[in-house]
Amino acid sequence: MDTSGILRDAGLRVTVQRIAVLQALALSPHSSADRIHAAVAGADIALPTVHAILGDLATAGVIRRVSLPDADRALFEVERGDNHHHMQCVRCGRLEVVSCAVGASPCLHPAEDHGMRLLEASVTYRAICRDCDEVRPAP
Amino acid sequence: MDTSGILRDAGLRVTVQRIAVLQALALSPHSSADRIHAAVAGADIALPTVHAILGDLATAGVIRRVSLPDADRALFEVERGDNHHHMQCVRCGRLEVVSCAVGASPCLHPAEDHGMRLLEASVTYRAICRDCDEVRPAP
DNA sequence: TTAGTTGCAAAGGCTTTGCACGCGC
DNA sequence: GCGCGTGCAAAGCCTTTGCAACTAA
Repeated sequence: MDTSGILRDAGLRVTVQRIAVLQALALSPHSSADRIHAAVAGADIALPTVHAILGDLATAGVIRRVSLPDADRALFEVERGDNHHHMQCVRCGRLEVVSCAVGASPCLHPAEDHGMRLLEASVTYRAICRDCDEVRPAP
Repeated sequence: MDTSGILRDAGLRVTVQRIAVLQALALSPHSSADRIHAAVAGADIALPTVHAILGDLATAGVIRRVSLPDADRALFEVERGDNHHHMQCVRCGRLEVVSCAVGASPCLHPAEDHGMRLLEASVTYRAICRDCDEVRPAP
């Protein structure tokens, strides 16, 4: 599916700005708003507009807002519907994509539901990458 | 263990401000910095100091910074070492604690490790609470 | 045509910084 | 007494808001 089609199917108007943002995000996932803004600088889009677009796309379910510990700003990625998760180095912040956990995953089926209807479970792995571990091994 | 002992064991100096913050956090978990600031208002602590204290406590591992989707500010909770998770209503933001079915951390094992050493897996359940679902059922 | 989008500037809100004072050890 | 911790004010930074101009449908 091309970028325009994605927007149209989501009920959003097709604009050059939205296309640019979506393509920039597809090119480099887990980007922040200002990084996307820099990536589409050629398209002459204002930073507040990037935020507006990201909000619209997230609401429409086209992209997904990723919230990570130790992240001061929101990151975004194109929604791929594969229910993947994230592994991040607590030292350097390096971020990797992890497929859904294999085997028995009791944690993904909570013992209590607190009267709430479960929609989705997202997992964040905190880890230390090899480079950072060589510099100073973690406990 | 009393509050002073926790601080001492963490290698932190015992001050009335840190005790106040820690007790406020124990009393009402998942508080934001300004909420804690309000709770300890009687102790005459400045908001920047609350941030400094929370940062120190988090670095020392006494408390834990909880990052949630749709949360514009950081929440904190006392580290209990029970590797619990969180379930949040995507509508009203109501937050519940979910026990981890597995005792050991990490409770989940990713399919790939990307050359990183795993420290911890945290799960966030996105859900809809009964009240919000009655107002407008989610898909 | 017209309703949704964008641009721009400004404001908003949480968090961090810098330095002087104060207090735990 | 020494050095860490705190208070205060100011700055920083990301994000949101408001309104006029524009453009996709």
